[in-house]
Amino acid sequence: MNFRYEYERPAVTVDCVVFGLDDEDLKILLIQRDLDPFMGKWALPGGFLHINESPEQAARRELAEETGVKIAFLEQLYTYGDSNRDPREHTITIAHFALVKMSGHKIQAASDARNAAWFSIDDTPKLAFDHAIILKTAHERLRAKVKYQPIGFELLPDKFALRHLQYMYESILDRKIDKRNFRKKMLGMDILIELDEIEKDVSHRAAKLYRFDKKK
Amino acid sequence: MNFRYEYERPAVTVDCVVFGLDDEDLKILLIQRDLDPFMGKWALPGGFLHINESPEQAARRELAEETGVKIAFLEQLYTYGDSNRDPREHTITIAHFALVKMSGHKIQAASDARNAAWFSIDDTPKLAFDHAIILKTAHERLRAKVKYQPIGFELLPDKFALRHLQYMYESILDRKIDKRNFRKKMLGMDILIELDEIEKDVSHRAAKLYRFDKKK
DNA sequence: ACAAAAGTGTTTGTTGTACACCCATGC
DNA sequence: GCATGGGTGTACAACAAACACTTTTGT
Repeated sequence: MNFRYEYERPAVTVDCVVFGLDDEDLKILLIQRDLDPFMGKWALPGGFLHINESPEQAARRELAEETGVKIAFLEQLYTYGDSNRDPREHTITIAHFALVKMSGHKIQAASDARNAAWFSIDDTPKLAFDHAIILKTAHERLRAKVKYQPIGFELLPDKFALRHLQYMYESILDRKIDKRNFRKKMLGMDILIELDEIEKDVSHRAAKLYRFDKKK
Repeated sequence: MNFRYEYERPAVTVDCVVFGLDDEDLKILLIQRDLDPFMGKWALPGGFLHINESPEQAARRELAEETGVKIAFLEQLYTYGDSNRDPREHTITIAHFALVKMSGHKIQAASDARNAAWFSIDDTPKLAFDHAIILKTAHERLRAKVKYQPIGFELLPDKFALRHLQYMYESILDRKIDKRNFRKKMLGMDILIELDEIEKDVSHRAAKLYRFDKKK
């Protein structure tokens, strides 16, 4: 390490893989680029890291600017830095992983994104840069993480029935789960608070509603 | 994202947390800085990312330059980028996690390190920058990873007795492990190949030697 | 009365943990 | 012959997985 460092530097960006749950469908938030390179192509929301800004700050700022979503959970995913991943010049990107509550939220394209939209996780358009690889890594991380950490709640509304919780797990893990075993396990974890409320406007027996206990 | 990006950029470095096993002691490789800032202080080996070099390439290059060790395992750990982590200017570092086989290897200080040495994991000097935090994260990662991936073998010599394997796990997890359960589990995993060889120069009954089956 | 989902236990297999003694070897 | 570690099996607890019927409610 030299005390002075005047050599050429790579550019530094942040990108975000944003997951949301639409009913029973796992979705991913993409923006359509309004600038070169890859103008018109769909890509992960993100942008350049400003000087004196932490990677997480940059990720939150870019999400606010480009999509306007409210982040429920955000963590760093992985840093990609191959010299040929950006056609302009050497650019490293610090990829992040975010969860949002989709229910009721409107998204809005802004900044240098032409458009922002939710896509089904297994029906995404071809993505700019190496974003398809980043998306794949994020999806694997979500599947792995949901098994040992209760982060899935960040995708659901504050009040939910056990059925919604199960659908969430099923769409993330992409397999059927046994109802009785699932309920037994969830209720035994002591992280759900039963509310004095039941579902409304359903054409069958209404289920009890629960909320997540944040003190765990 | 702008097509042209002429704003000020943060500096980008890589750092490595290098673990080795010395007999039954988990050790960490540090270098003593020969340049400001933190001249004379101990730090993780690392340095600036060169243009058109991937983070992993940079990590390998820096380790070769500063310490001369042969890497058995290397992966990215986490990227640290708070604006105040380097007193000179905003510097982000892509931290890596490495395992080496210590047996027989000589380390040599070179490049801009005054000195390189192994330290017991829980007896390290005060470190430069935010390297103490990085070290802690790496230690946690090692403990977590060793439970579900057979990476610990990268710390051992090619041929080893089951006792060495157990000592390795005990020093990483920092707790005693039951011998019978340990052997049962390890031998049942089908990743060990029993050799036609036994320990030499031990003052007790010699144990069978094994090697790790790389095809798993 | 029918459709739709809520809610509820038992059995079985697998995995992890606790625990103690005899054996082989070098000194 | 004694010290040192090598090598071995069983019993119990915890957890995961398979599996079907009755109840409630809305239409």
